[in-house]
Amino acid sequence: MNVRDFKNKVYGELAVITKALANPHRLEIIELLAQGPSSVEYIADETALSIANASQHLQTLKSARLVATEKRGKYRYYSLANRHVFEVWNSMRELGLSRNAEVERLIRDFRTSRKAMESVTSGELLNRLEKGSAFVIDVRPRKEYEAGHIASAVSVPQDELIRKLKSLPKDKQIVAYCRGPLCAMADEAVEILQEKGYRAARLEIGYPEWELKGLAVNVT
Amino acid sequence: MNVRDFKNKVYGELAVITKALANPHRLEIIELLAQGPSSVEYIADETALSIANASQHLQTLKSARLVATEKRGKYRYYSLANRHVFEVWNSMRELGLSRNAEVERLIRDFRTSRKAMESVTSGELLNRLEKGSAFVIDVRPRKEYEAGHIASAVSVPQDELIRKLKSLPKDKQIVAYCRGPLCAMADEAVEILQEKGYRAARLEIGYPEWELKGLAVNVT
DNA sequence: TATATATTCAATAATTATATTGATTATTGA
DNA sequence: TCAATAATCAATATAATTATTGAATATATA
Repeated sequence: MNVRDFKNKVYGELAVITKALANPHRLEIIELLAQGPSSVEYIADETALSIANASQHLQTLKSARLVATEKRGKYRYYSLANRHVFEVWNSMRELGLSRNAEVERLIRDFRTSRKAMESVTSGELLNRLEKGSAFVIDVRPRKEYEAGHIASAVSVPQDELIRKLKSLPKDKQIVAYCRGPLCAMADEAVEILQEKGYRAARLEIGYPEWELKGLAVNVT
Repeated sequence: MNVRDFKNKVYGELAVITKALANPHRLEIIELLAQGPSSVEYIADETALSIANASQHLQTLKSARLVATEKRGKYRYYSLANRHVFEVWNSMRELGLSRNAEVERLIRDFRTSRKAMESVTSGELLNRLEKGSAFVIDVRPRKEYEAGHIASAVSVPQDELIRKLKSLPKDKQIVAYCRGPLCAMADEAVEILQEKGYRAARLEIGYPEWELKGLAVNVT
């Protein structure tokens, strides 16, 4: 084999991966799967895709070996093939934020319209947890919390927040986190909490980024 | 704006980037540009594309803001927009090697057919340079060496290797490097050197990875 | 100013990707 | 066994991507 054929084959194989990533729905699916294994139905619901279309996208990801599947009963659970997949998504998102003012603007507008300004870094959160001055809540859907969450975090899904307000301490800062830097669930929770007189802030990152840093988690 | 519209816009913007990456030629161009700024003609030559086609791919990359251009005289020089672009390529390549046995096999076959087995890590090279037991050669085309190279490396482009043999020490290990882990130029140089009785090995990584690690370089 | 060179542009045909629809398969539980 | 559910498959129309060709636009140099 000559050098050109070799290069064509190598870059061709790598492009199989980038082609699998080259779709907004599939990016959203990857971020969702970073929260933990999910059924097709759950993925379709969360991403607002039809079942058939979600299935088709999942198979595109599968044939590029970016996701793995496991069948349990009637359900087929999809998950990220390995840590590298999330790392690519992570650096991709960083690149997007660095090069695309539009994305930054979208996020800023969406967030500031919700008044939730303060965001806490993972280092700051660890300090405050040590001092006992912070209380961490996970505002993702319960299924995602159950698949894995920050150690010491309590599950308070968005739609249960109002009902669970009384269980939250007023003498500590409530730190809410969700799926990642692009996810708005934590911002929405912080907005509600602040309105109700709680001290609240969002965690800058989400569960998968926390886990990637090797920080303390509970998984099932 | 509701949450779904927000998500559609954010993932849509990020997919602009992944779509720009979703082509084997554009991946090859990115790896080439990681060596330093290049003219369209140089890129077309190195990637075996027609000028018009290379130009078209470069504009795809440009409209996704992955590359920047600068015009000097008759030539337009393209370069990577920032460090994040190379980082994405880097983690993409890692993912490819982890998930795609085909890529690994291709590289292994291509290399072992050239008998060049030993590869040296950057840490090992630094040690040997300190002890004075290694001599580093950069086997990329001279233009790429001139744009930036490992500190203390000497330029010995592939096609000049035979002619320059006499200038290489026999009492040190010759460590050859090129564009990166996928690049075969260093393997070919090592093969020739070993045949001629030199102790030689390739550096595991290439110039851009060395530079990303923050190790010593000379740039113009 | 004329000419050669570097690059881009515009048009096109061939290929590939996507969402939708309805049918099919596999599994559970009544 | 039969109905309900979860997921995939197959077919299709629409849209997007790609390589090629030849023309057009700059820029440098004679």
